[in-house]
Amino acid sequence: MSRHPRTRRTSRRKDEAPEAGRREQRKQRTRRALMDAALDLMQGEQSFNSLSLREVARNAGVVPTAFYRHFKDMDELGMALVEEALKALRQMMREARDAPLPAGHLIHRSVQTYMNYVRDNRHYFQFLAKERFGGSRAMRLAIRQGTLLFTSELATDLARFPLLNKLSIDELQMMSGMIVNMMVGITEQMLDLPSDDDEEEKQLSRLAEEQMRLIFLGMMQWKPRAERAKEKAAKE
Amino acid sequence: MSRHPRTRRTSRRKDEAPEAGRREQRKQRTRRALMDAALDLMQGEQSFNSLSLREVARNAGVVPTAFYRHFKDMDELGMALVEEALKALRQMMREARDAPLPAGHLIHRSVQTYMNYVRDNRHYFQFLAKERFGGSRAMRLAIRQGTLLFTSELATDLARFPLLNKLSIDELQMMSGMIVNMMVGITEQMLDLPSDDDEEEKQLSRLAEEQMRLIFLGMMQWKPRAERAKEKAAKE
DNA sequence: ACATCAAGTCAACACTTGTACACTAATATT
DNA sequence: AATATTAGTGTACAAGTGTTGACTTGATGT
Repeated sequence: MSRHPRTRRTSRRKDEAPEAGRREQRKQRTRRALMDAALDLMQGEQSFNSLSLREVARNAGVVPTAFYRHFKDMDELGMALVEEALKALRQMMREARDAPLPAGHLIHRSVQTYMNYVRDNRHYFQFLAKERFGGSRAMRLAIRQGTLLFTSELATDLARFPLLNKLSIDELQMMSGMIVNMMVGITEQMLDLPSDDDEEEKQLSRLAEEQMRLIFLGMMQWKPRAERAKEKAAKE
Repeated sequence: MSRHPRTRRTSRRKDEAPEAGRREQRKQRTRRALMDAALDLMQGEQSFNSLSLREVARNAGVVPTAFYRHFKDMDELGMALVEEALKALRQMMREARDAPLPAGHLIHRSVQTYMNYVRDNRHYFQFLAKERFGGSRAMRLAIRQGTLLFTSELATDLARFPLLNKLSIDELQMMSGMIVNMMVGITEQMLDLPSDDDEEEKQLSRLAEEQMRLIFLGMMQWKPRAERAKEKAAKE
């Protein structure tokens, strides 16, 4: 094995990932093109499994058979999209968590940043909304798992609130489940709005805030089953 | 115009609708077959707009061109299915309303009857869940409008509760919106269960009841914006 | 410099698709 | 009894589908 002193393009000292190599670069580019094409086509009336391989390839400016160099299936493309969309979501959450929490108007701010994020990533959310129930079983499961993880993280965040520290883990989990569910509903309504209707959108965020507030009110009044049973017994 | 004394099959005195005429009868039967075929095919992985006209016809035991005697389009079939599914939903609500409300365990009972209904009409709910976001714009709008109507009716029902009679119409509307949204979430989870998993299902209904209870708690603590503003002012 | 590799092209295949048109036969109408 | 209507059949066609295999051609490894 003769090591050539000349630095080779592809030689990566340890884990120097970003250096891509022209070939790999190109490959990633058309891979992106394929995924974007699929997302684009889904902005209209189509659902993922009504897309055809050829249609996607055509829309990506590539011949149908080239598709196979990247995915063995449309299903595989689908799963890749799910993962990417979920990854984006996770990242949003991470950023939101790292940002210094402003004290006042907490609900307002949270809702606002979330909705901004949705607006900026319309493709992904449109895709997720459609495939949450339309897609293959594998897709649905992946999406459900993703939102479940999201929910758990939200629960641990909520646990830090002094007002809620009396609640058990299960209860917190249940409640963040409600919040997530409610936000999913809001998101879906938002996606059906024309993408520039500011007035409607504001109204929607007001709705989200009120519903969030109502959930919090409920949480603070919450009494676990055991306690309620005791009260009932005392009454008699 | 010679009136034959012989009672003709098709003569209907005034509005005797149920007497159908053999031809019309047969027609309605294959119409049903087509709609059922579509619903059946959607029990699996397929979404509505991934169904082909031929596939539906084949599954209904009829030649493709016969389809056109009933619907001009797959879209038309789709809309017929939406309307039917929504009609079924409305009927459930009507029955629930007419039944004498049992005093105790109200939440428990309501959730139970709803979930039974979902189990018995799995086809429809599966269809609605998938098309709520996957379908054409027309479908989505129809479904949304249906659930909106549902929500309004629920709101007027809630208005009759003595505990909630302080709330304005808007507030009631908002809250029944939450309830409906939450139940949609529960329904979707239920549909992803294997259709005979009693244990999981019980757990799900428990979840639904708790979430419902939490919403009610929130509702009872609710103070409209105006009032909150006043309190805040008083504080200073 | 040269041999290897692999992303993308091209042509061809066996099928499925939506729809048009002419038809059959049972039912309704007169 | 004669006629008109119409749900469903059969055939046909152009267009689109997924997948195959052999190919070009530029980047890569030596």
